[in-house]
Amino acid sequence: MPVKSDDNGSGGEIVDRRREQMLLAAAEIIAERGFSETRIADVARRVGASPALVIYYFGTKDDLLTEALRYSEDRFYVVCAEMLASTSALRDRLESLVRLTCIPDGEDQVPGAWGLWFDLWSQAFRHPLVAKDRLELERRWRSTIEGVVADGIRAGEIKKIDAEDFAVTWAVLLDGLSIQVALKDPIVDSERAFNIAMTFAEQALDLPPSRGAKASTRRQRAGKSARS
Amino acid sequence: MPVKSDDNGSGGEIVDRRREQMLLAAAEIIAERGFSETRIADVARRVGASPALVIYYFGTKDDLLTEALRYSEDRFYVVCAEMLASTSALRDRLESLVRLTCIPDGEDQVPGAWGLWFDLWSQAFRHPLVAKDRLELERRWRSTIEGVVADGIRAGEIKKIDAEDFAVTWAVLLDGLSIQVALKDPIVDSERAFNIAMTFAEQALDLPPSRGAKASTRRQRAGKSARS
DNA sequence: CGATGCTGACTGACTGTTCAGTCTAAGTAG
DNA sequence: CTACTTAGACTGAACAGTCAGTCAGCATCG
Repeated sequence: MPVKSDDNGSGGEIVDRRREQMLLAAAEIIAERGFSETRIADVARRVGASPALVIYYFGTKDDLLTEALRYSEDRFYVVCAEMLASTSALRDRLESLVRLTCIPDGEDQVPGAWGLWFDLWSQAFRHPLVAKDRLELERRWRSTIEGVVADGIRAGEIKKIDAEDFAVTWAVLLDGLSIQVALKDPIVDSERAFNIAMTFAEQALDLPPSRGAKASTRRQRAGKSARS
Repeated sequence: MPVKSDDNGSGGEIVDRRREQMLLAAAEIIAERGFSETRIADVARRVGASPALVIYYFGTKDDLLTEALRYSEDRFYVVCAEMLASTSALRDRLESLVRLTCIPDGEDQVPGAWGLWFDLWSQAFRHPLVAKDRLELERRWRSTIEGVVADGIRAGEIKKIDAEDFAVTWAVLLDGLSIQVALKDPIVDSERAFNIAMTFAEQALDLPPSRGAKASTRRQRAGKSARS
């Protein structure tokens, strides 16, 4: 057996690399074909190893897939944190978050990551352990939004509002939007999703409209909202 | 072979009943165990028949499951239409729609129907044929919301607004809320989901607050969601 | 040498699907 | 009314493919 997940400094060098390769490959394949259509043989082939090795590392197909889900959650969160670190302007940050969830494939993430969410939800619905992970992810996600808003308030960009309430509602809205975009709904494409999300944020936070927009047109056709 | 789906008056009586039994059973099991964990043997057992008979009727496991998905979509829509027919007051109707999506198991529907949504999305993401069905369902769903709002405008209950835009956004919001409720998120339980949905509707439609609430206590315990 | 990383060949269980044929009810002829 | 036919609903048993997981052993390296 390989070193479980001990990060003993010198030990599992190759092991850790292999593990990550496999997790990434598994995540990709889950996203493409779906959780239950993912075969260990596929994962093995993609990392150029034998199926036996995958079992050697993870012991069980289920462990592999579950960890792969966790892995991509973490990935998502890391990318998210990086994006937020690159600017401190409230509007830019909000736009980053929307882009992260509603625009096709930032290259940083696991490609086709949407399929992953569907499977994550599906698994979480039926398996308490996955549910716990998902909950933790959601918690972090909301905290992130809440933090961004709180920063905005602290910086005086917007007036004080209930950040928790906004975070919860907005997170839910983004989930819904991402579904439509992922499923290539012709009515709600990524551009419209972006506009819906930002329009909601503008109204809920009383955020001045984007620099591009004229000052007086706030409630205009607030939805279809040409933000451009 | 059984009569395909001819409804020739005298012919496939038993056939139709059997088919529906099987579709319902399949839908239930999909909701419980998940799409790909559904075995034809399970479906057969639940209707008290042999696995061979299920194949005899549907030809293929995939056909059965796909049709089962369609079947439950239709069911949902029918229940929805019935609910709306029972009242014409805008607020009541909106509340009905929210209840339909965000409150655990109306007995009319396929029980545990949440799991079904996840699998529907998952399948739609990867199989164009399912995607087409899902799109049609979404279209009807939005039209329904739009119709309700349009009725409200026509009846003078609210002022004129962009009904299509509201329908799209609200539908997305409801999707997001239903996910949280389905996954038993402790933060967004069905009560809070209900409040979020109705609060959004009130603001977007400029709908007077519910009769139950005293005029000044709008922020009461509306699910932590005082919107101001 | 011993530990570690790794594999090919195998197996055992599962499950969708086929098929040959049974049972029942209705029709039809004698 | 009886005997024979037919067709549709249905099934048990077998088949065939797929795959997760096992195992005995090979190679490499310190």
